[in-house]
Amino acid sequence: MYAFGVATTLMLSKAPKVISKLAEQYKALGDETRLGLIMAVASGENSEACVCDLTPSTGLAQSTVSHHLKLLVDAGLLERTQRGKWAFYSLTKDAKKLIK
Amino acid sequence: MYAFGVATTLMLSKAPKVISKLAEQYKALGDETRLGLIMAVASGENSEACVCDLTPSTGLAQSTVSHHLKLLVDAGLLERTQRGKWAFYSLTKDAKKLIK
DNA sequence: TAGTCATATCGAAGTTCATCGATTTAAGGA
DNA sequence: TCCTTAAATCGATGAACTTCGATATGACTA
Repeated sequence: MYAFGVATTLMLSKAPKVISKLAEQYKALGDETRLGLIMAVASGENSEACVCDLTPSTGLAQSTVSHHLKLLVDAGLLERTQRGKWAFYSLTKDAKKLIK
Repeated sequence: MYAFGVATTLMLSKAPKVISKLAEQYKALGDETRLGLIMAVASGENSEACVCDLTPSTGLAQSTVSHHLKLLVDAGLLERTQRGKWAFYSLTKDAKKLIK
């Protein structure tokens, strides 16, 4: 049952570029702060959240949270939208696939 | 469709210990060398492989490969079995779940 | 029991990463 | 236009990570 899924994913993943991108995405998720951010975004209204909401729960500086969010966007796991003064972040398809 | 899966996973993942373990596993996968090793193991006979088979394809020193394999074992993604002189590594349930 | 082969461990070197405070940019409101 | 608020960028610092060569361990073999 797993065998098929694993084998398929792995075969599709052989291409160096794909491996490289996948590793980047796993690396982005491989940090408690960023995993927490992703989860917070996923559990927010409409599966999105703004930095002002996300920062307090982390206990980290605003600049640090902003840095992590950029990393997640660069990895293709979050999308950024500006609405008024606020920046809203939401999950991409890749993020939904990976977190499953 | 995704919503349910994501929400469920996220809710179950709230516990700090679970987040911490998950992040460790993603971090372990978030390195091209280790992701390559996991894939090599998964695509080997019986979904297992020994260090002697894994080392050449990486182009890295044997000690480095051994180090990465230990990291993957510590993260709960690989299992190690000694058979004669050789150490065989195979995927754990967690690894199959994550790589899907 | 020596010797050899496979793997693990150790210590060091260079690189990347997480974090911060200070500053800058951008959007709205008075 | 000036001020405020939200978020991003910058530069620095200390910690963590990857990698290596050298050495140690552990299992079979002559």
